[in-house]
Amino acid sequence: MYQLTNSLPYLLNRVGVRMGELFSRRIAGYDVTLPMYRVMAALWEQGDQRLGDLAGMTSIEMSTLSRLIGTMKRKGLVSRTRLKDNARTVAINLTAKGKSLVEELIPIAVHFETVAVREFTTKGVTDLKTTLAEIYVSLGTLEPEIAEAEAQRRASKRQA
Amino acid sequence: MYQLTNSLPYLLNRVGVRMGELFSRRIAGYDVTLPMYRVMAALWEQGDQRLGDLAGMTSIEMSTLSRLIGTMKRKGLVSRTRLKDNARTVAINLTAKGKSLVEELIPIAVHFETVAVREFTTKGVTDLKTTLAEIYVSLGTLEPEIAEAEAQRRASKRQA
DNA sequence: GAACAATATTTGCATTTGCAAATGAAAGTC
DNA sequence: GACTTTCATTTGCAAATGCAAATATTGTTC
Repeated sequence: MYQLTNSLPYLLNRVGVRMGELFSRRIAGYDVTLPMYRVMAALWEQGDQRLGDLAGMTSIEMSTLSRLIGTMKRKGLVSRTRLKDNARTVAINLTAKGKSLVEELIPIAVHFETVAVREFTTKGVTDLKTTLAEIYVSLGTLEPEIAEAEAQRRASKRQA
Repeated sequence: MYQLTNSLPYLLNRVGVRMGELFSRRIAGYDVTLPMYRVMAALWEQGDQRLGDLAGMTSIEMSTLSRLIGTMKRKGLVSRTRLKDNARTVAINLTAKGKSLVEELIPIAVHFETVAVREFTTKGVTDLKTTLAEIYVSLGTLEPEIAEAEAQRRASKRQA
Protein backbone atom coordinates (compact mmCIF):
# COMPACT_ATOMS: atom_id res chain seq x y z
CA MET A 1 0.00 0.00 0.00
CA TYR A 2 1.53 3.23 -1.24
CA GLN A 3 2.08 6.09 1.12
CA LEU A 4 3.04 9.48 -0.20
CA THR A 5 4.64 10.39 3.10
CA ASN A 6 7.03 7.48 2.87
CA SER A 7 8.05 8.13 -0.69
CA LEU A 8 11.43 9.47 -1.60
CA PRO A 9 10.21 12.48 -3.61
CA TYR A 10 8.01 13.52 -0.74
CA LEU A 11 10.72 13.24 1.89
CA LEU A 12 13.22 15.02 -0.29
CA ASN A 13 10.88 17.84 -1.17
CA ARG A 14 9.78 18.30 2.40
CA VAL A 15 13.25 18.67 3.80
CA GLY A 16 14.34 20.83 0.89
CA VAL A 17 11.41 23.19 1.24
CA ARG A 18 11.79 23.43 4.99
CA MET A 19 15.48 24.14 4.84
CA GLY A 20 14.97 26.74 2.15
CA GLU A 21 12.23 28.46 4.04
CA LEU A 22 14.24 28.61 7.25
CA PHE A 23 17.32 29.87 5.46
CA SER A 24 15.28 32.50 3.61
CA ARG A 25 13.97 33.85 6.87
CA ARG A 26 17.41 33.78 8.39
CA ILE A 27 19.01 35.86 5.65
CA ALA A 28 16.09 38.21 4.95
CA GLY A 29 17.76 40.85 7.12
CA TYR A 30 20.60 41.07 4.62
CA ASP A 31 18.13 41.97 1.89
CA VAL A 32 18.85 38.85 -0.09
CA THR A 33 16.47 36.17 -1.23
CA LEU A 34 17.35 32.51 -1.30
CA PRO A 35 17.71 32.38 -5.10
CA MET A 36 20.06 35.36 -4.90
CA TYR A 37 22.13 33.57 -2.31
CA ARG A 38 22.29 30.52 -4.54
CA VAL A 39 23.53 32.57 -7.43
CA MET A 40 26.15 34.30 -5.32
CA ALA A 41 27.38 31.09 -3.75
CA ALA A 42 27.60 29.48 -7.18
CA LEU A 43 29.62 32.41 -8.50
CA TRP A 44 31.79 32.37 -5.44
CA GLU A 45 32.68 28.75 -6.16
CA GLN A 46 33.11 29.35 -9.87
CA GLY A 47 33.16 32.81 -11.33
CA ASP A 48 32.91 34.04 -14.88
CA GLN A 49 29.97 31.86 -15.76
CA ARG A 50 27.63 32.11 -18.65
CA LEU A 51 23.94 32.28 -18.02
CA GLY A 52 23.26 28.75 -19.15
CA ASP A 53 25.98 27.25 -16.96
CA LEU A 54 24.76 29.18 -13.97
CA ALA A 55 21.22 28.00 -14.62
CA GLY A 56 22.40 24.40 -14.62
CA MET A 57 24.46 24.86 -11.51
CA THR A 58 21.74 26.56 -9.52
CA SER A 59 18.74 24.61 -10.85
CA ILE A 60 17.11 27.92 -11.72
CA GLU A 61 15.25 28.11 -15.01
CA MET A 62 17.05 30.31 -17.50
CA SER A 63 14.49 33.04 -18.10
CA THR A 64 13.96 33.37 -14.36
CA LEU A 65 17.67 33.56 -13.86
CA SER A 66 18.11 36.14 -16.59
CA ARG A 67 15.75 38.46 -14.75
CA LEU A 68 17.19 37.63 -11.38
CA ILE A 69 20.65 38.55 -12.59
CA GLY A 70 19.10 41.81 -13.76
CA THR A 71 17.83 42.73 -10.32
CA MET A 72 21.06 41.56 -8.70
CA LYS A 73 23.01 43.75 -11.05
CA ARG A 74 20.82 46.70 -10.10
CA LYS A 75 21.60 45.90 -6.47
CA GLY A 76 25.29 45.92 -7.30
CA LEU A 77 25.87 42.29 -6.42
CA VAL A 78 26.92 40.92 -9.79
CA SER A 79 28.20 42.14 -13.12
CA ARG A 80 27.04 41.01 -16.50
CA THR A 81 29.33 41.58 -19.46
CA ARG A 82 28.87 40.66 -23.07
CA LEU A 83 32.03 39.07 -24.33
CA LYS A 84 33.98 40.78 -27.07
CA ASP A 85 34.98 37.55 -28.80
CA ASN A 86 31.59 35.84 -28.55
CA ALA A 87 28.96 38.48 -28.09
CA ARG A 88 26.03 36.11 -27.85
CA THR A 89 27.21 34.89 -24.49
CA VAL A 90 27.54 36.86 -21.33
CA ALA A 91 29.95 36.51 -18.43
CA ILE A 92 28.51 36.84 -14.96
CA ASN A 93 30.66 37.65 -11.97
CA LEU A 94 30.38 38.73 -8.37
CA THR A 95 31.17 42.34 -7.64
CA ALA A 96 33.26 43.20 -4.60
CA LYS A 97 30.04 43.96 -2.77
CA GLY A 98 28.51 40.65 -3.81
CA LYS A 99 31.62 38.79 -2.78
CA SER A 100 31.79 40.28 0.66
CA LEU A 101 28.07 39.70 1.19
CA VAL A 102 28.21 36.06 0.22
CA GLU A 103 31.20 35.63 2.48
CA GLU A 104 29.01 36.80 5.33
CA LEU A 105 26.27 34.38 4.41
CA ILE A 106 28.27 31.24 3.80
CA PRO A 107 29.03 30.74 7.51
CA ILE A 108 25.29 30.83 8.15
CA ALA A 109 24.77 28.15 5.52
CA VAL A 110 27.52 26.08 7.07
CA HIS A 111 25.88 26.43 10.44
CA PHE A 112 22.56 25.26 9.01
CA GLU A 113 24.20 22.20 7.59
CA THR A 114 25.95 21.47 10.86
CA VAL A 115 22.67 21.57 12.72
CA ALA A 116 20.91 19.50 10.08
CA VAL A 117 23.36 16.62 10.29
CA ARG A 118 24.18 16.95 13.98
CA GLU A 119 23.00 13.38 14.61
CA PHE A 120 25.19 11.73 12.03
CA THR A 121 28.79 10.63 11.76
CA THR A 122 31.14 12.22 9.26
CA LYS A 123 30.96 9.10 7.18
CA GLY A 124 27.18 9.11 7.36
CA VAL A 125 27.19 12.61 5.92
CA THR A 126 29.55 11.88 3.05
CA ASP A 127 27.58 8.75 2.23
CA LEU A 128 24.38 10.74 2.17
CA LYS A 129 25.88 13.28 -0.17
CA THR A 130 27.19 10.59 -2.47
CA THR A 131 23.78 8.99 -2.48
CA LEU A 132 22.07 12.24 -3.40
CA ALA A 133 24.51 12.76 -6.24
CA GLU A 134 23.96 9.23 -7.50
CA ILE A 135 20.21 9.63 -7.46
CA TYR A 136 20.56 12.81 -9.45
CA VAL A 137 22.45 10.91 -12.09
CA SER A 138 20.00 7.99 -12.12
CA LEU A 139 17.14 10.36 -12.83
CA GLY A 140 18.64 11.03 -16.23
CA THR A 141 17.50 7.54 -17.23
CA LEU A 142 13.93 8.79 -17.17
CA GLU A 143 14.42 11.35 -19.91
CA PRO A 144 13.60 9.09 -22.89
CA GLU A 145 10.27 7.89 -21.55
CA ILE A 146 9.31 11.42 -20.60
CA ALA A 147 10.23 12.68 -24.04
CA GLU A 148 7.92 10.04 -25.44
CA ALA A 149 5.05 11.07 -23.17
CA GLU A 150 5.58 14.64 -24.35
CA ALA A 151 5.66 13.61 -27.99
CA GLN A 152 2.33 11.86 -27.60
CA ARG A 153 0.96 14.91 -25.89
CA ARG A 154 2.04 17.15 -28.74
CA ALA A 155 0.57 14.72 -31.26
CA SER A 156 -2.85 14.71 -29.63
CA LYS A 157 -2.72 18.49 -29.34
CA ARG A 158 -2.09 18.89 -33.05
CA GLN A 159 -5.19 16.77 -33.56
CA ALA A 160 -7.30 19.22 -31.52
CA MET B 1 37.25 25.72 1.65
CA TYR B 2 33.50 25.82 1.25
CA GLN B 3 31.90 24.50 -1.88
CA LEU B 4 28.26 25.14 -2.55
CA THR B 5 28.07 22.12 -4.81
CA ASN B 6 29.15 19.82 -2.02
CA SER B 7 26.77 21.22 0.54
CA LEU B 8 23.76 19.31 1.70
CA PRO B 9 21.17 21.98 0.90
CA TYR B 10 22.53 22.25 -2.60
CA LEU B 11 22.49 18.52 -3.24
CA LEU B 12 19.04 18.15 -1.77
CA ASN B 13 17.58 21.03 -3.72
CA ARG B 14 19.13 19.89 -6.93
CA VAL B 15 17.75 16.39 -6.79
CA GLY B 16 14.38 17.62 -5.57
CA VAL B 17 14.04 20.17 -8.35
CA ARG B 18 15.12 17.71 -11.00
CA MET B 19 12.77 15.02 -9.87
CA GLY B 20 9.90 17.48 -9.66
CA GLU B 21 10.57 18.86 -13.08
CA LEU B 22 10.75 15.41 -14.66
CA PHE B 23 7.61 14.26 -12.93
CA SER B 24 5.77 17.43 -13.96
CA ARG B 25 6.59 16.81 -17.57
CA ARG B 26 5.60 13.16 -17.27
CA ILE B 27 2.14 13.91 -15.91
CA ALA B 28 1.39 17.04 -17.92
CA GLY B 29 -0.64 14.95 -20.36
CA TYR B 30 -3.13 14.18 -17.61
CA ASP B 31 -3.76 17.89 -17.17
CA VAL B 32 -2.39 17.93 -13.66
CA THR B 33 0.41 20.00 -12.23
CA LEU B 34 2.86 18.69 -9.67
CA PRO B 35 1.30 20.62 -6.78
CA MET B 36 -2.08 19.16 -7.74
CA TYR B 37 -0.65 15.69 -7.71
CA ARG B 38 0.83 16.31 -4.28
CA VAL B 39 -2.51 17.41 -2.95
CA MET B 40 -4.29 14.42 -4.41
CA ALA B 41 -1.71 11.95 -3.17
CA ALA B 42 -1.88 13.49 0.29
CA LEU B 43 -5.66 13.21 0.32
CA TRP B 44 -5.46 9.69 -1.00
CA GLU B 45 -3.31 8.75 1.98
CA GLN B 46 -5.43 10.69 4.44
CA GLY B 47 -8.77 12.14 3.48
CA ASP B 48 -11.00 14.64 5.17
CA GLN B 49 -8.21 17.08 5.90
CA ARG B 50 -8.46 20.68 6.90
CA LEU B 51 -6.59 23.27 4.88
CA GLY B 52 -3.92 23.81 7.50
CA ASP B 53 -3.17 20.12 7.87
CA LEU B 54 -2.96 19.67 4.16
CA ALA B 55 -0.61 22.63 3.92
CA GLY B 56 1.66 21.04 6.50
CA MET B 57 1.55 17.67 4.84
CA THR B 58 2.27 18.96 1.35
CA SER B 59 4.71 21.75 2.24
CA ILE B 60 2.53 24.16 0.28
CA GLU B 61 1.96 27.60 1.77
CA MET B 62 -1.58 28.04 2.96
CA SER B 63 -2.76 30.89 0.79
CA THR B 64 -1.32 29.21 -2.27
CA LEU B 65 -3.03 25.99 -1.28
CA SER B 66 -6.34 27.72 -0.68
CA ARG B 67 -6.35 28.93 -4.25
CA LEU B 68 -5.06 25.65 -5.62
CA ILE B 69 -7.90 23.79 -3.92
CA GLY B 70 -10.21 26.29 -5.61
CA THR B 71 -8.98 25.43 -9.08
CA MET B 72 -8.95 21.72 -8.28
CA LYS B 73 -12.54 21.95 -7.14
CA ARG B 74 -13.46 23.65 -10.38
CA LYS B 75 -11.77 20.76 -12.18
CA GLY B 76 -13.85 18.34 -10.15
CA LEU B 77 -10.89 16.72 -8.42
CA VAL B 78 -11.63 17.62 -4.81
CA SER B 79 -14.50 18.79 -2.66
CA ARG B 80 -14.36 21.50 -0.05
CA THR B 81 -17.06 21.53 2.61
CA ARG B 82 -17.49 23.88 5.52
CA LEU B 83 -18.19 21.83 8.60
CA LYS B 84 -21.53 22.23 10.33
CA ASP B 85 -20.11 21.88 13.84
CA ASN B 86 -17.10 24.13 13.28
CA ALA B 87 -17.79 26.36 10.33
CA ARG B 88 -14.50 28.16 10.38
CA THR B 89 -12.76 25.00 9.22
CA VAL B 90 -13.22 23.20 5.97
CA ALA B 91 -12.96 19.52 5.08
CA ILE B 92 -11.16 18.68 1.85
CA ASN B 93 -11.64 15.36 0.10
CA LEU B 94 -10.97 13.65 -3.19
CA THR B 95 -13.91 13.26 -5.50
CA ALA B 96 -14.40 9.97 -7.34
CA LYS B 97 -12.75 11.59 -10.35
CA GLY B 98 -9.82 12.80 -8.26
CA LYS B 99 -9.41 9.40 -6.69
CA SER B 100 -9.33 7.53 -9.96
CA LEU B 101 -6.93 10.04 -11.44
CA VAL B 102 -4.48 9.85 -8.57
CA GLU B 103 -4.65 6.07 -8.74
CA GLU B 104 -3.46 6.34 -12.31
CA LEU B 105 -0.61 8.62 -11.32
CA ILE B 106 0.71 6.83 -8.27
CA PRO B 107 2.18 3.97 -10.32
CA ILE B 108 4.12 6.56 -12.28
CA ALA B 109 5.47 8.04 -9.05
CA VAL B 110 6.41 4.57 -7.86
CA HIS B 111 8.23 3.97 -11.10
CA PHE B 112 10.17 7.21 -10.70
CA GLU B 113 11.26 6.19 -7.26
CA THR B 114 12.26 2.76 -8.49
CA VAL B 115 14.46 4.28 -11.15
CA ALA B 116 15.90 6.84 -8.75
CA VAL B 117 17.11 4.24 -6.26
CA ARG B 118 17.89 1.50 -8.75
CA GLU B 119 21.51 1.43 -7.59
CA PHE B 120 20.79 0.89 -3.91
CA THR B 121 19.84 -1.99 -1.67
CA THR B 122 16.50 -2.08 0.09
CA LYS B 123 18.25 -1.28 3.34
CA GLY B 124 20.09 1.58 1.72
CA VAL B 125 16.77 3.07 0.69
CA THR B 126 15.10 2.75 4.08
CA ASP B 127 18.18 4.22 5.70
CA LEU B 128 18.10 7.15 3.33
CA LYS B 129 14.46 7.80 4.10
CA THR B 130 15.06 7.61 7.82
CA THR B 131 17.94 10.02 7.44
CA LEU B 132 15.82 12.50 5.52
CA ALA B 133 13.14 12.33 8.16
CA GLU B 134 15.71 12.87 10.92
CA ILE B 135 17.18 15.87 9.19
CA TYR B 136 13.72 17.34 8.87
CA VAL B 137 13.29 17.05 12.61
CA SER B 138 16.73 18.46 13.38
CA LEU B 139 15.95 21.56 11.40
CA GLY B 140 13.37 22.49 14.00
CA THR B 141 16.27 23.35 16.29
CA LEU B 142 16.99 26.35 14.15
CA GLU B 143 13.65 28.04 14.80
CA PRO B 144 14.67 30.01 17.90
CA GLU B 145 17.72 31.64 16.36
CA ILE B 146 15.76 32.48 13.23
CA ALA B 147 12.98 34.00 15.28
CA GLU B 148 15.62 36.17 16.93
CA ALA B 149 17.05 37.30 13.59
CA GLU B 150 13.51 38.21 12.54
CA ALA B 151 12.86 40.09 15.75
CA GLN B 152 15.98 42.19 15.20
CA ARG B 153 14.86 42.83 11.67
CA ARG B 154 11.47 44.02 12.82
CA ALA B 155 13.09 46.24 15.45
CA SER B 156 15.36 47.98 12.95
CA LYS B 157 12.43 48.40 10.59
CA ARG B 158 10.38 50.17 13.23
CA GLN B 159 13.34 52.52 13.59
CA ALA B 160 13.22 53.40 9.90
C1' DG C 1 -24.47 38.42 26.58
C1' DA C 2 -21.42 42.17 24.74
C1' DA C 3 -16.80 42.91 23.97
C1' DC C 4 -12.54 40.98 23.14
C1' DA C 5 -9.16 37.35 21.92
C1' DA C 6 -8.11 33.27 19.31
C1' DT C 7 -8.42 30.19 15.26
C1' DA C 8 -9.06 28.96 10.25
C1' DT C 9 -9.43 30.38 5.85
C1' DT C 10 -9.57 33.61 2.10
C1' DT C 11 -8.29 37.64 -0.54
C1' DG C 12 -5.53 42.02 -2.16
C1' DC C 13 -1.53 43.10 -4.15
C1' DA C 14 3.03 43.09 -5.69
C1' DT C 15 6.48 39.95 -7.12
C1' DT C 16 8.20 35.74 -9.20
C1' DT C 17 7.85 32.09 -12.27
C1' DG C 18 7.98 29.49 -16.70
C1' DC C 19 6.75 28.51 -21.25
C1' DA C 20 7.04 30.05 -25.85
C1' DA C 21 8.23 33.47 -28.96
C1' DA C 22 11.49 37.11 -30.14
C1' DT C 23 15.94 38.96 -30.49
C1' DG C 24 20.90 39.13 -31.28
C1' DA C 25 25.02 37.02 -32.77
C1' DA C 26 27.98 33.48 -34.75
C1' DA C 27 28.55 29.36 -38.04
C1' DG C 28 27.88 26.74 -41.86
C1' DT C 29 26.33 26.37 -46.87
C1' DC C 30 26.07 27.33 -51.53
C1' DG D 1 28.94 37.27 -49.28
C1' DA D 2 23.70 36.80 -48.97
C1' DC D 3 21.22 32.43 -46.96
C1' DT D 4 19.61 29.63 -43.63
C1' DT D 5 20.81 27.16 -39.17
C1' DT D 6 22.24 27.01 -34.77
C1' DC D 7 23.23 28.94 -30.25
C1' DA D 8 22.65 32.13 -26.08
C1' DT D 9 19.99 35.25 -23.95
C1' DT D 10 16.05 38.15 -23.23
C1' DT D 11 11.19 39.44 -23.20
C1' DG D 12 5.79 38.99 -23.52
C1' DC D 13 2.33 37.23 -21.15
C1' DA D 14 -0.45 34.53 -18.25
C1' DA D 15 -0.31 31.93 -14.15
C1' DA D 16 1.52 30.90 -9.54
C1' DT D 17 3.41 32.52 -5.24
C1' DG D 18 3.68 34.61 -0.58
C1' DC D 19 3.20 38.07 2.69
C1' DA D 20 0.03 40.82 5.18
C1' DA D 21 -4.51 42.28 5.83
C1' DA D 22 -9.39 41.04 5.79
C1' DT D 23 -13.06 38.01 6.82
C1' DA D 24 -15.64 34.55 9.23
C1' DT D 25 -16.43 31.72 13.06
C1' DT D 26 -15.70 30.08 17.72
C1' DG D 27 -14.09 30.71 22.59
C1' DT D 28 -13.41 33.43 26.70
C1' DT D 29 -14.01 36.93 30.19
C1' DC D 30 -16.39 40.10 32.83
